[in-house]
Amino acid sequence: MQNRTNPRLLDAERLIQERLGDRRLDFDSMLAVSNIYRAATAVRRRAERAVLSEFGLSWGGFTTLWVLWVWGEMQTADLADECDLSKGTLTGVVKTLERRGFVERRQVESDRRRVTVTLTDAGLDTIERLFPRFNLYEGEMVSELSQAEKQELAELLRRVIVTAGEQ
Amino acid sequence: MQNRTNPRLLDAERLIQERLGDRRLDFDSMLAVSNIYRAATAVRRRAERAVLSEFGLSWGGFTTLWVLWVWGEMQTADLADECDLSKGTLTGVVKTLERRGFVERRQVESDRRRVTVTLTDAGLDTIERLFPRFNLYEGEMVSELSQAEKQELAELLRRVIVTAGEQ
DNA sequence: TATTATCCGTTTGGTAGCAAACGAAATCGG
DNA sequence: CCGATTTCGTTTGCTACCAAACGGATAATA
Repeated sequence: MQNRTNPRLLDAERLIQERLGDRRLDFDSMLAVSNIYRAATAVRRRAERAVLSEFGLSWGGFTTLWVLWVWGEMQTADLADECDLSKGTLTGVVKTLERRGFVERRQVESDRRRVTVTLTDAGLDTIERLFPRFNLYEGEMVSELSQAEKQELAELLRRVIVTAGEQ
Repeated sequence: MQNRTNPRLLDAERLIQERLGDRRLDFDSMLAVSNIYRAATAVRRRAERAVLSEFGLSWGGFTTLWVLWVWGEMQTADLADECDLSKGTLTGVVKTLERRGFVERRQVESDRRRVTVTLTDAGLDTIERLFPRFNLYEGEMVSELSQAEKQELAELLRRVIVTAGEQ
């Protein structure tokens, strides 16, 4: 294990191992899982500060705009699914986006229980300007990884997502 | 959608590439970053449902107990730092843990601005029973990865954490 | 020593997030 | 048809989370 990349992080990990040393624990799994969570937090926090705050968007709000941009008008349930949010949470996020003028709700005529959400012109304009910036930021976040390593990382995480997603 | 159709994660990714096809975007970085976030959400959600709910703990509450277990009594600021939470958030988390009887606050005599937090007997008992269970769960989450792959995943993420953590 | 500045943890005000309860609308069975 | 069930999105009640403001305590400086 080379200390080259981040001496501090590894030292902390080593200290933890010392503290828990005698117990029969699965350290490889522990470090993999906890680093997933730490990386996600760091990445999200930095995105919100460095890019999204300028547009008045949270991570969830951005995700929602992005999904609507890619997929077009969607029903609430599908949107929640695609954004990986509960439907209750999505109601709140859409409400915020609506207040900011980024999206609109529309009742479906054939089934009045259903509601679709769609980008407004302002929302479209925002995501079209924002996403290239966001994508640059994504590149920065993984700039220490080679292209092959990025793909390897994505693939390893894909397997975790599948496992964790199973009931 | 990918909750129910896990095997199609790659299909969804491919569809997105088609939709965004013409733009000059960095897809490798995009997939790496978005999978970090998706994996973290999945892992956290499953932990809370499968393990933590039984002990009346959120992810943040668990992390805090765990840190106190490993490091012993700590001052609030250090605890927040180690748990990767803002100090304001930590105040709330500790308040909840206090209400549940897992931790205690103590004022530092030599500097009355400061407060330390420590596990109660009940808190110690809880984390001692909980952590082995949690570690088993961690193993399940990455059970599709070989030991070398777990280490590789942890190392790749470590580099992302460092990059994202820099100001 | 008396101000001023800095450093603590907490509070505040806002968004986000979930599960579960809810009411309205559609569908199913008879 | 009509009552019961299912299926929608929303609401409710709770915890979590952040940034910024706050007020008390300590440190620095004059």
